[in-house]
Amino acid sequence: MCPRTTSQFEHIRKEKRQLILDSALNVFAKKGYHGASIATIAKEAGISKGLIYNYFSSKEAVLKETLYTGLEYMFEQYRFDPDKFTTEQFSQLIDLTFSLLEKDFAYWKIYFSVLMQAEVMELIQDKLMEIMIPIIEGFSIILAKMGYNNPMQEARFLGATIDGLSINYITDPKSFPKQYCVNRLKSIYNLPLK
Amino acid sequence: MCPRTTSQFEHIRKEKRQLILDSALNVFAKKGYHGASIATIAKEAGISKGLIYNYFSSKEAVLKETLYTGLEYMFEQYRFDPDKFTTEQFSQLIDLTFSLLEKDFAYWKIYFSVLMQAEVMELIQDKLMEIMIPIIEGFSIILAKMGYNNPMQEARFLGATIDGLSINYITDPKSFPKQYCVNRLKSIYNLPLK
Amino acid sequence: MCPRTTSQFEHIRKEKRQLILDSALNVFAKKGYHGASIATIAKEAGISKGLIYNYFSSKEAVLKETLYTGLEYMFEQYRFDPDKFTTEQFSQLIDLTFSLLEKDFAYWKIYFSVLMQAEVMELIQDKLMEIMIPIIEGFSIILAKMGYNNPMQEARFLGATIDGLSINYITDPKSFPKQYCVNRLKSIYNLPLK
Amino acid sequence: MCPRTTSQFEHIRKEKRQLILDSALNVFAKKGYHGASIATIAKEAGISKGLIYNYFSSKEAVLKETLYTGLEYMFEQYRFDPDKFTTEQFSQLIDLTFSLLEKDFAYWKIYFSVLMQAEVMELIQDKLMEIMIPIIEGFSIILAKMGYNNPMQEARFLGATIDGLSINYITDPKSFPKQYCVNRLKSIYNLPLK
DNA sequence: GATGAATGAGAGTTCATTCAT
DNA sequence: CATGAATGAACTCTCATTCAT
Repeated sequence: MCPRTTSQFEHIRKEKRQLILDSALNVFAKKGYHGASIATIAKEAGISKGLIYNYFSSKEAVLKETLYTGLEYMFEQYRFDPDKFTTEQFSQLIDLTFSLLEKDFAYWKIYFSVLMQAEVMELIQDKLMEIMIPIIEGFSIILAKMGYNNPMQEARFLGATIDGLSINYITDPKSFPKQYCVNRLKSIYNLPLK
Repeated sequence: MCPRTTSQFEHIRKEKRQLILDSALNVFAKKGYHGASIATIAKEAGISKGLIYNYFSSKEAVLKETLYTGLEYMFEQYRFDPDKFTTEQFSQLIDLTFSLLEKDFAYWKIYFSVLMQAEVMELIQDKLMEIMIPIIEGFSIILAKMGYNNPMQEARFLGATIDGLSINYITDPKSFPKQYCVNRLKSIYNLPLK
Repeated sequence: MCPRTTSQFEHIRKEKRQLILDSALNVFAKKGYHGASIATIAKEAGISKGLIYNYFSSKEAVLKETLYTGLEYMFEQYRFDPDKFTTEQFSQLIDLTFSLLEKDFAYWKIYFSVLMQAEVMELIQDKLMEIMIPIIEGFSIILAKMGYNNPMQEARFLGATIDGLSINYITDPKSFPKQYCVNRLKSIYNLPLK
Repeated sequence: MCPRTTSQFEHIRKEKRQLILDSALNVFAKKGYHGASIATIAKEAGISKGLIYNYFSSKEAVLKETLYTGLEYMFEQYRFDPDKFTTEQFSQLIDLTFSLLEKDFAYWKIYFSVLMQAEVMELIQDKLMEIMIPIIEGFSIILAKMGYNNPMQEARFLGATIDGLSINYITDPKSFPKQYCVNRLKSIYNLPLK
């Protein structure tokens, strides 16, 4: 019963590919990149080690793809039009950030873990820039409208602050005062609370 | 011939021990804990793998010692008396943070890298808490005096923000607008600029 | 092509596992536990070092399994009912001992080698006791019936004597007067010669 | 104060050499040959690792010498004249064996441990034969006088039995019924009990 | 497409041995 | 004679990757 019709192939490939990425994300988040073994990822996915190499060229490629997928998803979520700006929208973007953190906890855990390792960082540097720059620029447009004299620098300050809050939340989700910090951040920018 | 005197041996041990710690710091910063191998650290130090085990009991011990040394140094620097508080002092603490980041760049790189890896984090959790808690509490006393209603939560917000700025600076020291961010942070707390 | 069937894999695993145990036994017998390296065992088996860890969790596990297999086999052979005792049976047990020594020479070599190394001994202590105690006790029942006043002590004397003869045979199988010693031992207990 | 007069050298060398051998014996007995490290032996002797190589060419040489020394001592003790034979003497030889076991417990522990390892055995094979053969032959002369038809084979039986009792005593000195076994052995040869 | 047995490079670690002092 | 820092080979073990089926 091994052979299949060609028509089924593509569907199977796509599903299995995603299954591997999902499993990889879970294992990476739990054990970190070096701690996660291909064997463990395969077991998590319920498939054989060999099959992973049918879909990805290496463990590194699995990580890269995992991170890419997440980045693209984030990019989708953050799509906003800075020209039709309202402070309401700004406020929602901050809320969005923290709801994404909560929703895709595993992803952000491995994302931040990997962020700090120079050699792994290089793997995704380009993609990351491609995605972050428009977001930062979008914020800078908004901040310009809000009257900041150095909107690009202010955007980086804002980004860095969000990073800091995110990392602290990810590292210690139970005791980190998320709601307080969200409101505090909004108050700094005179944004309406939800 | 006669054997070396005890003091000669002590001198050698002290110097070599520091050489190993310095080399380890560099390699850890470049590759992360798991990515750094004892072989690489040895090569960086220009010694044999085996010699490292003459000075440290394991790779883990090398990391611990590396981080401990830095944490203790930081602790020394941050020693402040929250009861004799002035906004001037608060301002200086923020400056101190960024000047330490600049001065011990490699150290902070591995520090933040390690901070994100749960399983590595466990190794230094206790020491870290021992050092961080008094600092956070010190800040919370200051923030209470400044009139914040939730000083402990505000202290965590402040800490997280400093983390975020630090990580962004460490990741991209060339283009990160450090001075702008320092001033911005001070302005949030109505501190005097330098 | 299609993957191997489960039964094919099972067959491979069973055969290779035995191959490793056999090779390990030979190398252990020649070099002792500490002197035998996984590399040597792998070379003896004509496989890679790594593969051994596909079948056994550690070198210790290989030794344990090697010895366990032998002990269980011995236990099977020595199964006797001391209540239905005849001197004929006693005589046969002595013969059995020496025919086992001859048949599984390599096994007994490592067995006695390991017996003497306290720290290795601990690995199999429990299993060994589980098997030896009933045998010693069986003998003591027989010896009681034969009229010995201290049957348990006599059983230990008998056991020790058998050990001594066995070790001398194993150490120097060519010139040790096995047949003479078997008969001599039987004569001590007034057993019928074969 | 480093240089010494030449006259002192020889005395120091002899004493230190013996100190190393004694320490080595203790460590070997406790940990076995492979488990004992030069570092541990040096520490036990209160000297430096390097110094051991001033007296012995290798770890193997230390073991060899340790065993040699013991064998020679044993040889001294067992010196007897088979031509002036009495059963009283025979009986005393058996007693001697067990009192030596007790007196030099550490030595016999490493001796028997090493006895079973083919490759280590080769180191002392020659010396051992040189010493054992006269003893075995001495016994065979005695046994011939006692009327045994195959005195040489009987001597080997006796030797093997003594080995077995010895090993059992060494392995488990607390619960082994030494006295019973000594008497039992004597009874087999119709020797006077002490 | 799918399996897992098999490989081999490299990891951390130990330790007999050397050698400058 | 004596030291212990230093080496390097060998150890056990792991794991990304390959490949016959």
